[in-house]
Amino acid sequence: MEERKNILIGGAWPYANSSLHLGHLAGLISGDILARYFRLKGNNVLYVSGSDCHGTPITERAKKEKKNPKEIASFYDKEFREVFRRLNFSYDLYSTTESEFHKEKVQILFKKLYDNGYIYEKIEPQAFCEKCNKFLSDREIKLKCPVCGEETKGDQCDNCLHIPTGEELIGGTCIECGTKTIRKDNKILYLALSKFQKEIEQRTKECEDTWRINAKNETEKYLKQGLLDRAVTRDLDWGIEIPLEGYEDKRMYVWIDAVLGYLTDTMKICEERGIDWQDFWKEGRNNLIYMCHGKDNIVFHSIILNAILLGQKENYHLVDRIVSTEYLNYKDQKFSKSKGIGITALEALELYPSDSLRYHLISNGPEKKDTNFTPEDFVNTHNGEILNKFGNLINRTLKFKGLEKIEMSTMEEDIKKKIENAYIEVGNLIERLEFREATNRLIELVEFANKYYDENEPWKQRKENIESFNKTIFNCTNIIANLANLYEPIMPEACAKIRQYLKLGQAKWEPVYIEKEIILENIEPLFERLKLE
RNA sequence: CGCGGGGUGGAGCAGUUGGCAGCUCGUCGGGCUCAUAACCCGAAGGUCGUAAGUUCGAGUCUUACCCCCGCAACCA
Repeated sequence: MEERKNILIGGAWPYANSSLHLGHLAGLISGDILARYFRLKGNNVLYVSGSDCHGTPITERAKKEKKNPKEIASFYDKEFREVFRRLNFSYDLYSTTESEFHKEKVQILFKKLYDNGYIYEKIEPQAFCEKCNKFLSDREIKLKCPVCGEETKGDQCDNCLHIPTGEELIGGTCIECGTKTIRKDNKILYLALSKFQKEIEQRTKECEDTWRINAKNETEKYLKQGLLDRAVTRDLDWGIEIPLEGYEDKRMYVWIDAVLGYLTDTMKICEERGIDWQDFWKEGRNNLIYMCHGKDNIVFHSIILNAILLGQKENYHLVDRIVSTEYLNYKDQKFSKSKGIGITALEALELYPSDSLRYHLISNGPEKKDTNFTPEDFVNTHNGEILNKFGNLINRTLKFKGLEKIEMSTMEEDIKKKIENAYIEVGNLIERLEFREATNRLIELVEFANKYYDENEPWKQRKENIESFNKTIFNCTNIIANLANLYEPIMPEACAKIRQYLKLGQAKWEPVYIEKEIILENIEPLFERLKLE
């Protein structure tokens, strides 16, 4: 048995200003697969996430709906929890960035960065609206694009994609009240990312085989340009307060706060469990850190999080594995609420079983390139692979006409070998983050079992030679028992039911064999056939 | 020359270090009756976007070109 490792798995923190859709889930499901797998292997796993509640988009939405930001955030936080509960995500802790614990710890970490000289103050002229009495962020400024002349918002020109410079922004008008902005000096804190260039370069190199290829490429792109210091204060009243004098009217940049949630969650759960959080986050603790998210989140984890950890100067362990997915599209288009493209996670859970959704999001997951979700494909996966192959193997064995118990018999040696190999091969695939291939490998074992069944023709054996019948059923039952382990990370509900039918104990990532006869009772089909609307 | 991802049998995809072109679904034919008309066997179907090059050998490497899709937003 290998040594137990301390494995921290961070699922991206969903942003609490709109509903989760299947695209989000495609990026997050990997985390749950890994968490469940590593627990089955007997490691110390912490799987953490939470709702990201701060930032401008939430305040904008609140204003539009005449609510306060906290109401918006907590509404979606509740919804997210419902989605994750129904999808059986096995978080050890799912919290929010609004928790006092989180805010307090983030302030300490932020202060440390400041004390270590990685956060510095800069006075810069910025657009200010006298009527609203506030500094405006880029997206709150309206201006005529200096390149193409179109009227546009200040973060990027809608027409020509030009990103206005700081100078160009001054003189635009306030998007809120239309007042012409004036130039006024503002005090801004910057995170000195440039000081981490070397260390991040080195880390990226070390991880070239363990970060997904898109994470490596995207990070290298930024490194090649040279890391730029980044403003970490915002002129808002919603967010985490800056733990420094003279910044009472400002709040922390949302990404600094959100990305530290992994760490504050760990501290929290370890405090509750009476264990040392540093086992998961410091060097030399036999630990691994996984981060799971979509491709647009890459640099926040590969660069900003690592930089903040380095900047603590406290022997932090950096991110080991970046499990960054491409995008899941809906019938070739991006999921979009306003255009009515795609379905939300909750809608999907109304239509489809949780296990099947998990399975399909994995087997059709955007691991290396964008993939599509279509109801047709989904139903095809559910009825074909999951029901016809896997479900039917269980039914034809455990619901064999007139069969009341599984008798003890002997295992075929080559079937034992196949089972043992499956643990090794599927395990390797999961550890290499090749989840799609892992599902293929598993279906092969199911197909093998169906073939074995057909070749032995137990319906004939039962009449002609009861011992060979018992052997066939015994072997198939053992394959099923092992499938209940092997599929556990992907389809936990179905696997729990199988283990209950076969009176097996806890799932483990190692071969299990039936040790005494099993009385078959209350066997129900695991999956129901779906019809396309 | 903005950046990135792609073009492989009807559909969706896999092809890791160059070595007989694979998988799932669909189609056609057959078998079976334990099983949710599920399962199993067999067949048809591809000049791997185009052209040139390297090589004993290229889907895979090089070069040029053609085509498709993302890269502002409420959306990972």
